Amino acid sequence: MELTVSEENYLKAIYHLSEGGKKSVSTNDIAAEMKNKPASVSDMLRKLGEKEVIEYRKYYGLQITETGKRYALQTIRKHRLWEVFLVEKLNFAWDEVHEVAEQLEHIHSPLLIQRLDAYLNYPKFDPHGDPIPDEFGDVRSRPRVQLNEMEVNQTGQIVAVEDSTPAFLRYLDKVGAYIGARIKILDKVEFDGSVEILVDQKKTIFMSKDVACNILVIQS
Amino acid sequence: MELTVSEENYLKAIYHLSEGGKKSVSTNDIAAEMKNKPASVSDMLRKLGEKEVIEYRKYYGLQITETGKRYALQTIRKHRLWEVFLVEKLNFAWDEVHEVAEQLEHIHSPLLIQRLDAYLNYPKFDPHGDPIPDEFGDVRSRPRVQLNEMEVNQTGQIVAVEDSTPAFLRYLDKVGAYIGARIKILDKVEFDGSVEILVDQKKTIFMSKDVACNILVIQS
DNA sequence: ATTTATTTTTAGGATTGCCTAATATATTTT
DNA sequence: AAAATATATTAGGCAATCCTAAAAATAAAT
Repeated sequence: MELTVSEENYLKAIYHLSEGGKKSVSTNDIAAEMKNKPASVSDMLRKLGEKEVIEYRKYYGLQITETGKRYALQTIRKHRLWEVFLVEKLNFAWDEVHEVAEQLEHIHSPLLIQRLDAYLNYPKFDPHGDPIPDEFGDVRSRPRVQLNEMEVNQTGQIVAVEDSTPAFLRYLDKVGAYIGARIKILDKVEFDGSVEILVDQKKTIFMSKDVACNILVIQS
Repeated sequence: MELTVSEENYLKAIYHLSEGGKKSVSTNDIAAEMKNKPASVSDMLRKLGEKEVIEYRKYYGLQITETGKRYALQTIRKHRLWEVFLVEKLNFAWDEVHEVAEQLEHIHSPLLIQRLDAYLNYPKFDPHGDPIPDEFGDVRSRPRVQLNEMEVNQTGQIVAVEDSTPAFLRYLDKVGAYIGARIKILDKVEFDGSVEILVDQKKTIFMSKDVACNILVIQS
């Protein structure tokens, strides 16, 4: 079955919202994500339901099906492979690639993606550190490491914290070490294990080992 | 002004038909080229006329404008650059690239094309030997050479003949050396200047120097 | 529990791009 | 030049995808 560009985009949005940890995905959420109106979303949900890539009961909610996940992951795979191409081969900056990859991800050609994958040497992560699903839709997440285990000059993205007490989160917020931040280890003090890190290529912050070992990072 | 994918395709078809040496381009010609119905073409011609990429007088005919040419050449440029990419970087065979390039040519991103061009080392010809317009739409055609001037292992495409007497054309037809054929020089006899060539990667033919010097080839 | 507010869906409309069938124009034949 | 043929255009319809406005369902508040 062939999905239209629009259907692919909706399905991708639904997949991301589903994985985003939220219990259920609302029509309004999707509308916000897709930057169009809830009425249009209702239309599309009915269609996606008919195509059985989601299970949809109106006024109640929806769930992405296994088939739907496969389609979504296929699109995500293409998006991320193209991002790698743009950054590694065409020297795009990692924040310039999204819009173009949004277009490239809809090119239909299994052979193209297979060859592109090989050409890029089967990358497992895109320039943002997000994992690239394989051709069967399997995602092997990179193991998350504690920030204090990283070495000087290594880079990564903060993905979670091990201590989620309000006090700790407030502290992180204050220093600017939010979930999703891209970081680089600038210096590490052997004596007490404290580290100096660069956040989003702008802000430098210091933190003790006690703090660092509660921050989980995916390296890139 | 942004053209839709469909408009870009029509304009490309119109450009090709215009350049194809025909005095005027008919609605039916376009319909045949685009594989849809004349009625749809009329619709589109009106729209392209309003956008001033063609000059259109109904029941009379049409002419592509300078603006229209620029758009068409831009699309052709993208198509051919992607073909080079597919063949040179992703190891596509030269006859597998068309369908994918048809899709890729509609990606909108000046930066992407600029970078791709640089990455491919500013190629001047696509894998079929067709010239790639530069970013201003200028096409520099490769000089045509007589077949007998080519060396062993060089490849090219037959584009014209210098002797167009019926006898000569009948002969070419018989041996299978038609206009558009892709050829490769397999062997060259120094003594009499006769050559052995491979046509379309299938058929081997021999020809005397007298014949070869009347065949014009664009090298690739 | 009834009212109020929010969320979601339906109804109906616009645009793009295609179609078929009918009509209009141009060309060719006699 | 009139009739026959070929070509081109319009009229009206259909599907996709968006929209606004109105209606329906659900959730929240008193």
